[in-house]
Amino acid sequence: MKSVGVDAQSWKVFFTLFKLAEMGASRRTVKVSTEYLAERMALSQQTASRHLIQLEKKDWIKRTITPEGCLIRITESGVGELKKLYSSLQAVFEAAYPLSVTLEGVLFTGLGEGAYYITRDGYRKQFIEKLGFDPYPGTLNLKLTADYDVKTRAELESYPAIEVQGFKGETRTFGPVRCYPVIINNKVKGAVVAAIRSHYDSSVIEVIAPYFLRDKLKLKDGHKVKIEILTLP
Amino acid sequence: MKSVGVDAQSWKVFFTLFKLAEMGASRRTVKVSTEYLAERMALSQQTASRHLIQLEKKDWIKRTITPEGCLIRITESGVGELKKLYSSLQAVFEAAYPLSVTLEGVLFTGLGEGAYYITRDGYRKQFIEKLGFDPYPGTLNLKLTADYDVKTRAELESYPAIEVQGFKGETRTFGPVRCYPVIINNKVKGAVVAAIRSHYDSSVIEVIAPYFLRDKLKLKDGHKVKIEILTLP
DNA sequence: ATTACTACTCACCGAGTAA
DNA sequence: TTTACTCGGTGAGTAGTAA
Repeated sequence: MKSVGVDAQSWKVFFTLFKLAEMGASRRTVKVSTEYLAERMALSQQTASRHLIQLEKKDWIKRTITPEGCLIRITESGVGELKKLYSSLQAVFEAAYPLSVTLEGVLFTGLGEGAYYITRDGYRKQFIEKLGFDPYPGTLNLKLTADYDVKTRAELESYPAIEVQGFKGETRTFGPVRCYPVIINNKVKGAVVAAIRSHYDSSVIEVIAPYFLRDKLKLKDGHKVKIEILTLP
Repeated sequence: MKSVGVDAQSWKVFFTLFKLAEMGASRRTVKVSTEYLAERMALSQQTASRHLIQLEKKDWIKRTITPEGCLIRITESGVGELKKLYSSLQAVFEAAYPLSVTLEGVLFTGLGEGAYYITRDGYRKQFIEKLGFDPYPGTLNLKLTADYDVKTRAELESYPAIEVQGFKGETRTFGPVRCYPVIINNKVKGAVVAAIRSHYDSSVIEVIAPYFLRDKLKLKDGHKVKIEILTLP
């Protein structure tokens, strides 16, 4: 998920940076006394002063002290920080779909059918091309138990997905598959694969990844697995 | 100046609200454990929990606690708060002009010409109509001393202004005037009036207001006066 | 008038832990 | 597992004041 690069400690001075931007300091040099800034932000003059010092240390503003106040201009990197916040908000308000949704399911052992399907060359080539990885020959089956997770799984159908096309094999045809890039347990990148006509019901999801996830993440049947599904830009 | 309704004290929990929005909580109910939120924000689980409690108290989120975590949905007022921040940033990045600029000048007594001009009916009617107030028959003359202020005054020429049209009097013609709504000393609304061909040089500005400002703000010659010029939407 | 240092206070954060 | 309490330490904000 795209994220603002401000850490927990910087929130306060970041807010000051934002206030300076409101005063136009991102496009021009503005004259602001610490007293005036303090009044604007409902802070003490001393705190305003300290914030300016910290902003300068972070190289988010350029400051020139004059007898009548400070001449302040937000630097490029300062503007960059504000832009990060802006584009995150833009995504929140303007995007057609959420940037990501999270699901949780319980690991179980399937019938091994998943491995058969994803190793078909007609699929595999498309996985490599469209997902950017060669999947380990096997799927991680997750059972969705909570209402919330099943409902979220259902919503997924209406989000855009990476479409893997069906193809004709020697003896039968293989249907199209929808894929969603995911992050498994906040660590490993992979994808949820959902056959348009799944052999499981909608309370099950199948996850693929370039690794044998049971080893990589030390997973066993019955473990809870959290996946973050990244919807597409 | 347009401003975000979040003060410095609420900024921290507000930032948590923003993070929840990034997770999609502004458009749908999301399941988030305090542990997970804490990890996402580089905070402790306890702090995340407290922030959620505070957000709920402010009625910015609706929260349902379940054994597997919290079901969280940002309320309308919560979304409203985020939107305020969003539109402020939009103004910062997308607007052609700064929302406001501030100037500082030293009060001096002029020749009284200002009063003569602004009391001409041809001007006065337009002030009432376009500025929304009937100006006190006199102007406040401010001398701009610092380089910064003179430079800012010059930039003003290129910003959009309220145009007061010239007219023909009985014996002479009166030229067009550009007006900028201002806030004087952070308290009183008024306007800067600038004749297209001013009788003063560009290091002087003339301010009008519905009141006798020298009384209203207890001003005397030599006092510094701060004005915030609001550029137009 | 400014900015910003030194104390001091207090609120916030996080560890431990209960439910 | 969860959430969220108490409590103690720390860092952020303010007052006083120097430069």
